[in-house]
Amino acid sequence: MTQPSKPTRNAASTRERILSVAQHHFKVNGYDACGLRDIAADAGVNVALINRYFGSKVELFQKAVVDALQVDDLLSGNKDTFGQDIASRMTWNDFDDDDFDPLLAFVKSLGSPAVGPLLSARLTDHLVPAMARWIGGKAAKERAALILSTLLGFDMLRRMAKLDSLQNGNRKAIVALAARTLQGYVDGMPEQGDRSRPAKSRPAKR
Amino acid sequence: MTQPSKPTRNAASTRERILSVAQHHFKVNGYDACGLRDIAADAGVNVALINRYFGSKVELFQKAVVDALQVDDLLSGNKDTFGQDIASRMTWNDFDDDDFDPLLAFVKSLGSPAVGPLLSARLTDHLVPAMARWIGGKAAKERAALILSTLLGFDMLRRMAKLDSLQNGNRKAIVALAARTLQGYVDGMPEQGDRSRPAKSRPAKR
DNA sequence: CTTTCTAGTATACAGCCGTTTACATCAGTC
DNA sequence: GACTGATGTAAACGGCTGTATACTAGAAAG
Repeated sequence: MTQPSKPTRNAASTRERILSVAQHHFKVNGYDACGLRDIAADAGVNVALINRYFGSKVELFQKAVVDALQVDDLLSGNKDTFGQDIASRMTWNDFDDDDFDPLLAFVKSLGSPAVGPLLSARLTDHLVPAMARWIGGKAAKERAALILSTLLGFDMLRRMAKLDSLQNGNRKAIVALAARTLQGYVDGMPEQGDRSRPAKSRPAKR
Repeated sequence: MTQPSKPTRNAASTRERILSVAQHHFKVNGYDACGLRDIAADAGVNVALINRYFGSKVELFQKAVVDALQVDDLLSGNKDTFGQDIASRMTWNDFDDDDFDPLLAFVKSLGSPAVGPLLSARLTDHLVPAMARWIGGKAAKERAALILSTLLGFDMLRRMAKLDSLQNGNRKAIVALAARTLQGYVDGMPEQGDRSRPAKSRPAKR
């Protein structure tokens, strides 16, 4: 939380410290419910300094959260194992540490009228296009959006709502089901013939 | 928004009016970002009356949103067509009307430390169990949670973030993909023996 | 008409919010 | 060693927040 190192009068490192503390606060409380004074106190700094370095609370949020949102690390793997890979990763349960998670800050702050539009724009302009470009194929943007909605919806229930079934529940089952969903979005459209009852005769596959 | 009818000194109807206005405000702005004075003004009523009738802002939220959250209307159809039915319904684009949508209020307010726990509890105690009971089978709670996460994640990106790809995009494709996902969760686990882990059967490996 | 209960209002309280202005203090340079 | 610009602080501003108290007005009952 509060970095121990506070070098004497180093603007750059102070800026970094503020940014890091802000990321933590935004992730925990969301934009609306966290105050600049709390951030400043945790960063061991006066409130006025935040506005001096970042201009306003919204701009601080922009630098701390919005600009940090990216999907590159999701797209570094193999397309054929995407579902399994991501499903495994999103069920890791080491998430109560202090690591900054922009995705969680995203979900926590999207409801705020002040910064919701910024987050929407980031989604529209960067995240969805980047993922769509990576998966390619027909209706790529729609499929990319569905992938992101899956990840965000899962995080929302698992980490924000702390839903038991998604935390201490049957992890193996969750991974298998989510993997099938995600891989389905990557692979593309369901074929026409198998659409109504996928599980009875055979699983809906390509 | 503001009901035109304002009968003289009718406590019950005033209470109703406050509740309805509050639902609208919570849906639009989320819990943190809407003030009691705005609600009171829209309801044509003094602020103090809200606290008189509901006790506090949190209790107002409880009555207006939390208690209204239920999944019964999702569970009235046929289990074999659940995916298609719900996927069609969640892509209706008549959502900018004034109808109260507790799901949207849920997503907008889950981030708030003040009422987030209430919403989590509602999820854990009512929504997930109700849906789990309905779908039945192995890992029912996990599958129910995944269904809800799908719906909420979709709403979050489509209606809150107003993501283009999920609004004006290829609706047919979205419905088909989402239907497959949802039906997959209802029908149950991917089977172990075959291509349930989609990527393994493909030539590409790590 | 008067009493009585309730619906509704007016107003103040204490506290927090983001932001701004004015001032202090340190690091480095001539 | 004094100057100077950058770094940080103190304090206040105006406005908003949820909430509590004291009051008014209407309607029904005696």
